[in-house]
Amino acid sequence: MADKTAISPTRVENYPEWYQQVIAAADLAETSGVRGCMVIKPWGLSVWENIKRDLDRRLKATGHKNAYFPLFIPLSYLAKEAEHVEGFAKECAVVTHHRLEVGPDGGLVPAGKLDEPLVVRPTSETIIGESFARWVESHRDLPLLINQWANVVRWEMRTRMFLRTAEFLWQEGHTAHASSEEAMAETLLIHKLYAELAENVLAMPVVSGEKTAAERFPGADNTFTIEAMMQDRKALQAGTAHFLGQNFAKSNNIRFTDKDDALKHAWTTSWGVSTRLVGGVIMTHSDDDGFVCPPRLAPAHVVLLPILFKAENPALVREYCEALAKELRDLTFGGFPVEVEIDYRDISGGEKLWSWIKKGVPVRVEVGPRDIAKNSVFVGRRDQPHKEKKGVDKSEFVKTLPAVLQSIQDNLLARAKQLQADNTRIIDNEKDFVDYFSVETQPGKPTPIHGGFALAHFAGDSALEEKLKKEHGVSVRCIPNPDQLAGSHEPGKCIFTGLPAAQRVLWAKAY
RNA sequence: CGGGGCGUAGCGCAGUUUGGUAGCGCGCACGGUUCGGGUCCGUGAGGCCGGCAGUUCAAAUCUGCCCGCCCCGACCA
Repeated sequence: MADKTAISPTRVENYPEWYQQVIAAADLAETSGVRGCMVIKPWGLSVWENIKRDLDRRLKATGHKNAYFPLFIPLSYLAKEAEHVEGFAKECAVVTHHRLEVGPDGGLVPAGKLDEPLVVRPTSETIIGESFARWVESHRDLPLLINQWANVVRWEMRTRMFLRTAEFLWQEGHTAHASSEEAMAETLLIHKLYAELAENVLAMPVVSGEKTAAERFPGADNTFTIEAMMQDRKALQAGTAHFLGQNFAKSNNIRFTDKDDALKHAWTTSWGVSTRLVGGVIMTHSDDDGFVCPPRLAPAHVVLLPILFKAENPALVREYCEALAKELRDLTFGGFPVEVEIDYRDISGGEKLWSWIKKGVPVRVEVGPRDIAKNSVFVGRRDQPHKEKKGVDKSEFVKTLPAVLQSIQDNLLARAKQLQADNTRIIDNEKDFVDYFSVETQPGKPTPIHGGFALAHFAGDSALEEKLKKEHGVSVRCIPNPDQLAGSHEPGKCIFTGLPAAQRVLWAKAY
């Protein structure tokens, strides 16, 4: 009983199934009756809202403005950018009718066929481009820095909760600039901002770099990505920023009169992160007792668990909890107020305690008559074993809470960084490469385990990348930035072709 | 779109081969018991068995058609 875990199977036993169970046990989300779509429950949505809150503040601080564009995109808009359409055509949901009528067999059938079908946005470059074309006339209108928080639909063949759903929530930034340099600077600014968000807020270490041509966004000249490692050693693409060159400006006719009176096409960018990040957070930090939520994203930082049963005076325990909650709510953490829950539910103490462990609340505080007598509280941290709890003087607890939350945040990041470091290898020949990525089972490690990150020289083309992906399920996640993964930047020879390569690239199996 | 699986109580499933009054576990409600730890006992509520049609005295069970979801692949934030 002592080492029974709250989640079954464990990561070691069956990682994918463990992931599903954590989501259910923490009450984050559930599958819906709608193909590929999930219901995000309050606890799960709150994690997304906290990501959103933080990112929105960062975007506004860097001069971006929020706007909202239509869910429906006329088919003709989408068709304007050839590569773009080709990339998304297969996963578009299309609205062809605008009315339902009772059919001959009594069921409802679509009627009122639309002259032009509407595509449910898989991304909004084209419809935002249409607005941009009208908004931009002069170099004085630039840069145009717009962001939208929205839902999008991609009719994926295979879906997974949070990581890939047919409908998902995201933010998509779209900007237009007067020069290539400015647009590239914007792309890199956002790329850096995403990396900071991942590390400082999600406590999820990432490798920043550029995508190869094969992995680029359809229609982009360059794509920059942040890649995180999950506990089964697979990579998760956690955010991308695209330098679109003049491709979309040309197809959407976004032109401006420059200082020299010449009519020029603008340079545009687009970038986004989605509810996939919530899946990344779950897979990065959670353990065999359930979700572990980084304090910066926690729907509640602290849960107070009143011990009411034995109390001679339950009202006293309540008053003590309410007063403590009030003190805590006056504190701030990560720039936002501390969130406190008090659980008065009339259920057994053990069940109550475990429900919050599974939900991943960073700090649990038990308050019973004994603690009140000593003017103290009994505190457990989610980043420590659940039995490792200790009594703390109440005022000391209040005073140090923000520091405790930060220390949990730091621990989670350090732990995840360690996992990434332990599972990143330099590889110098094809045989080692293939061996490294063969799926295996190792005692004490998640099942299945997918190798990890590999750094190897590469000078092949997109066709070779495609072949490696087919044969081994491995792809180039990115060409790491100069400041990433020290030791991967010296030139060498491609392990597949023998051709000279400027630096090593990052390989992994990906979600 | 190709291959496989599954639709029976809120959830997870048995029952279908051999047609004959719809079951189990968990959860839920109520009562008691327990409780600084996911307690135990009792009572109870809840289902025209995915849909339509057929065979039959009789269909969850047999036949046909349809619908939906899940898993594996190609595709992907």
